Amino acid sequence: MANLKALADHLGLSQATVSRALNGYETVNADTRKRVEAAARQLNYRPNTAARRLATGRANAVGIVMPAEDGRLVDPHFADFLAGLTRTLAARDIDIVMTASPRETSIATYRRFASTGKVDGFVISFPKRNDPRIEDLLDLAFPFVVHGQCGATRPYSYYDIDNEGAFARATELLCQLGHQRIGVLNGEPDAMFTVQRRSGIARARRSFGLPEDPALTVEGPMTEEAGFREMSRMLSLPLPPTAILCSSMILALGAQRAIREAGLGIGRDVSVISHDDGLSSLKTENFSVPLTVTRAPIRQAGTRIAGMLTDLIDGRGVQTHTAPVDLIVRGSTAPPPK
Amino acid sequence: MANLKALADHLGLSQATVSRALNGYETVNADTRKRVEAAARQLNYRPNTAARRLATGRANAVGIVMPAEDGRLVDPHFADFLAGLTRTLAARDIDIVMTASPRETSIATYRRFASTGKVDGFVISFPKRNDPRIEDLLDLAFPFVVHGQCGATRPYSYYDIDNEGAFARATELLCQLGHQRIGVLNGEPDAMFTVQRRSGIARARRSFGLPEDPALTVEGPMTEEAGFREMSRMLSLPLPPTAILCSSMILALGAQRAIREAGLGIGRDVSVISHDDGLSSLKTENFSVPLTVTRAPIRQAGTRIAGMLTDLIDGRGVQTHTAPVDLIVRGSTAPPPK
DNA sequence: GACGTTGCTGAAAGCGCTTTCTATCTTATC
DNA sequence: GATAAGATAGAAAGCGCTTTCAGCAACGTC
Repeated sequence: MANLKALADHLGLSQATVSRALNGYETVNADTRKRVEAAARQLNYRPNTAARRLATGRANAVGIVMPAEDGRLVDPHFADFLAGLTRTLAARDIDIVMTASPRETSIATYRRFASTGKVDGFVISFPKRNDPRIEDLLDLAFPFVVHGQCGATRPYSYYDIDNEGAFARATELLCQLGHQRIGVLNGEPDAMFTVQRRSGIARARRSFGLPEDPALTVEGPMTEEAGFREMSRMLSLPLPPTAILCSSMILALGAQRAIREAGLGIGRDVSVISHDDGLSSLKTENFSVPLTVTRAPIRQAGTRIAGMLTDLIDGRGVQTHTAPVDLIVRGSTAPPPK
Repeated sequence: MANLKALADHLGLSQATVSRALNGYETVNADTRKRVEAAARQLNYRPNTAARRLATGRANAVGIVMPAEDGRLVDPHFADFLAGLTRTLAARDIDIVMTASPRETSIATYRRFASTGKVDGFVISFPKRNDPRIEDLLDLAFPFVVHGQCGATRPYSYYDIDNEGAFARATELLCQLGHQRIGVLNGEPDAMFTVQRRSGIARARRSFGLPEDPALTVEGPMTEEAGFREMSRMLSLPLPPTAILCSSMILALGAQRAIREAGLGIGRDVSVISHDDGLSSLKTENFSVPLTVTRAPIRQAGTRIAGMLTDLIDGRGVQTHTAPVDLIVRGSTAPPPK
């Protein structure tokens, strides 16, 4: 394994010149650079990462801390997000280093990663409302970008989608079609996107003079099982919903099963609108009845956040971005049955 | 940000002693150690990772290189696998560093990661038959564990599940129930698990004297869409299958839709067996008709591979493990209709 | 011919740890 | 009381790179 010294000796040059040649400094003679590059290739030289980090103080890596709660569900969307993130960062030669930590101790984990120089910044996933991680990282003045929002008192970088607007429009659509009893299958109550969607729905309801209906609103885990259970329950109510809003395709899958098993038809008896993160393996347009959705590809979030974070690390200031969400109307929405 | 020197000065000790105290060497006085530990906590000292790596030559990190093909689908199972892996490694204070690379250049990426000292070992995912990565890493004599197998000429560490046996047993079950025309929805033809399952099915077929049926066997992408398309095609054949074997739950989801849209009933008209990786968000027991499955939780693979890899890095030799696969019989399998 | 310039390269000082080797002080041993 | 052994701590040499500062030609300029 050739190191810089070996390469320099081989070339009869100093380590300084070789280092400069390889790192694209202007002050090195063109011929010398050529020679150095050729020799580096020939000796298969690769600069040691730890040494370089130690000398430059930069890790060229960003961190992700996954919640390690054992009972917790692993979001299948995460793979798609990660794909977008990793590809974009890889193109800039930045690694992503991942670890897991229980939520209670995650702040300590972030601090350790920051203060040991393992990473130059973080991507914060699954933010909760008033997430303590954000305030802490702001105190540390360490770069990070949040995937979602969390309502901090100071400015911070985030990429979010217009959850509020999307679910307001979805609700409006249902209202315009004449629905009065609209069920909601939302995410965990303290997840920020749940809060945003809740408020979008409420806004639309108000503008149509539709009261809240607690019995038809559920906030909890986003599994197929939960979707099925809660939808079944709602359908057995004396006044069942004629439409349902789902916060994820997985919930919609469960709702679909409940509707079907109740002997009802999607779009005919019950309208369904789901949020769609644009997963590649399972598409909402391919449901038995193609789903009307609010759509925002989650992979784009990964791509964009990668850019925002490298900008931030390079000192280019806080950015925020709220991506628009498309409302795509398909066969699962129709006026309520008479 | 306190460093070792500052801490040593503060204590009036040498860096050497402080370092030893903090790293659990026996040759340091018990009182001294206490003092050092207290001061370290007080000054919030954390050893710099890069410096430590440079000094010890160990990265305390393992690498994962994701295939970066843009058209490629991101496997939702990957999130579950990663969860198991990351948690186990985090408990041992080992980071996982991830990057993405196109398949053609992935070998170069592995080499770069290995020779720059970024990681101490690799987890190889999605192995193909005779995967060139394995031979290359063996040549480099760099530690790695494969998730799956790939048929190299030299011994290497892997964790696999008994794909061959599982699909043999699944096929046998169908044969015993009296099925003669068994369709197969398998994965990409060059993925190793596809090969293994193919051969398990063939073995069971032979033992029941059942000929191969190319028109009823499909190998390709594991998406809901593909499952639907191919199952629909098979059902429109003059002699449609009375049973279908699916290599993933996502394919089964598509097959289910096709069967339903053909006006047929799962378990009644068409038996379905799927492989089940035990994803937490969508469970095969919760299909409208609970699915008979070959089951092997993919998260366990992550957990176990983490252990195998750290063992390997610590010089504890090559291990191989083939996990058994349960065959869980539920309502989706029955004798063929008369 | 003295004097800035410009272009290129080398010496050497870190970056923050670990670890070997050495030094000192105690204590046990005869 | 001399000596060996044991316990503890420090000095210093690296680990492999980057980067500052200095140096040396060669060159044009007055």
